[in-house]
Amino acid sequence: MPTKILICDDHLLFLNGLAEVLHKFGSAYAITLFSDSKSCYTYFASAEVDVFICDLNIDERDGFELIQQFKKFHPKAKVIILSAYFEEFLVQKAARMGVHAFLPKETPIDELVAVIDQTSVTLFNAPSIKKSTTPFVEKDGEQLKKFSLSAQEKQIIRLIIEGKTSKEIANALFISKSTVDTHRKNINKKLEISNSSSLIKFAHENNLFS
Amino acid sequence: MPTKILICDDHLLFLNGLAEVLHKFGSAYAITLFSDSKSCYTYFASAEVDVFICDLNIDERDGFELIQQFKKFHPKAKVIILSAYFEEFLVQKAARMGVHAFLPKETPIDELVAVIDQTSVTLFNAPSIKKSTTPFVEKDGEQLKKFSLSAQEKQIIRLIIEGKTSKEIANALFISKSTVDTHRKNINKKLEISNSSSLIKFAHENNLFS
DNA sequence: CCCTAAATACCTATAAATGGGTATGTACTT
DNA sequence: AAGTACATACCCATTTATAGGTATTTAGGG
Repeated sequence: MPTKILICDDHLLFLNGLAEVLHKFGSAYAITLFSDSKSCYTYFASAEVDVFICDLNIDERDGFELIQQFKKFHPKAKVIILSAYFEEFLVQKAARMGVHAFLPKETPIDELVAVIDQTSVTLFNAPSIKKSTTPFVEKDGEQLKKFSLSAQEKQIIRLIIEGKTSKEIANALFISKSTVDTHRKNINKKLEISNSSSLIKFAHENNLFS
Repeated sequence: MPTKILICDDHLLFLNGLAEVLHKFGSAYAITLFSDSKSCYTYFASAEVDVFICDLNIDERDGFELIQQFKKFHPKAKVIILSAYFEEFLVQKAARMGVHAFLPKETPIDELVAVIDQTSVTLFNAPSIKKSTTPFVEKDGEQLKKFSLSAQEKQIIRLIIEGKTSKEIANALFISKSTVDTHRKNINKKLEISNSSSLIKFAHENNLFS
């Protein structure tokens, strides 16, 4: 029977192109495509999937959430992240989630096909994968805890990035400026930084928002 | 004779996928692919090209430069930018350069094929293109002049983006903190902003550094 | 030689951000 | 019931940034 592949990516050209390529290269694939996370979610809640290929930025939502949902329905399926960004933190997060491979979008096709076809787990050791500078085995929890930002904290970071002052953020969120100050204080502590420029730098480097 | 299409994008999967899709959808295309700007440059300096499809971020270099070089050899060819980013300033710059279309990577295939096949110029009016809020026709020069930052000012912006404080910048550049303050003041005046977050936002949107 | 752009540097004052506390209520978990 | 995470909000003090001036020097163009 054919390998059932589910692909989700909001770049339509990429999505269709990838499907075409896989049809040509792969032996026997049954490929299903989605360009938005909602319909993708509906699908994998009901259908069988062997391999789930997924971007990390689907219609401005977090790809990790989608993967988490996916794994509830298909715990044994192979999950491959195809991301344009290759940040250390993202890779580590993927590893923690039990994702099978984290491939950059520059990956050659035959390599992707190899990862799909392999039955053994190929965790992040594909030939052309970029090597990370920091050791991969993290002091679990520590790394995670440090960067675990709450929803409200993320919201405030978003508004800071947009150029808003604390006063403006307070008005926008209907909370006191004191509260915004507290959140900013906590954010800076968590990320070990001391000014908003560094915060924005961090957000970009770790791809907090697209 | 077939339409000679040259595509340059450093995302291999996207590149190959796009080629496959075009082969399927398009009537008669002769497609050449490059994943790095250097070999791409060598190619279009010697071969015929009807349509040049190009990303804006090829191996960390500026896609506009590549396009500028391309147009020297093929002034009559059609240039289509396929970018993941859709910033107003990028679109305006593309328009100034005489690019025929600026399409987001979410563009449906048939739409892209239509843009390729059309003989008339289809400048930025593809059906699903995002509308910009600011009027497209700029007061030429004014826009440019307003943003004309001196070398030192740009240098200081770079350091701000890196998260450095004025004191740190002063030490790094061997000038007084007062001078840094003056530069920051002038920068904010020129860009009509009032905090460094907005400055960073501006730098990113206008691709000051990349 | 005059004019301008650019870099340098200061004064003054206000606004904003940062960092140290403490505190309360709510919601969720164990 | 106790513990934890989170959002809320204030106190305090210090640092940093912003914005208005003015001023000098250097380099280059007309």
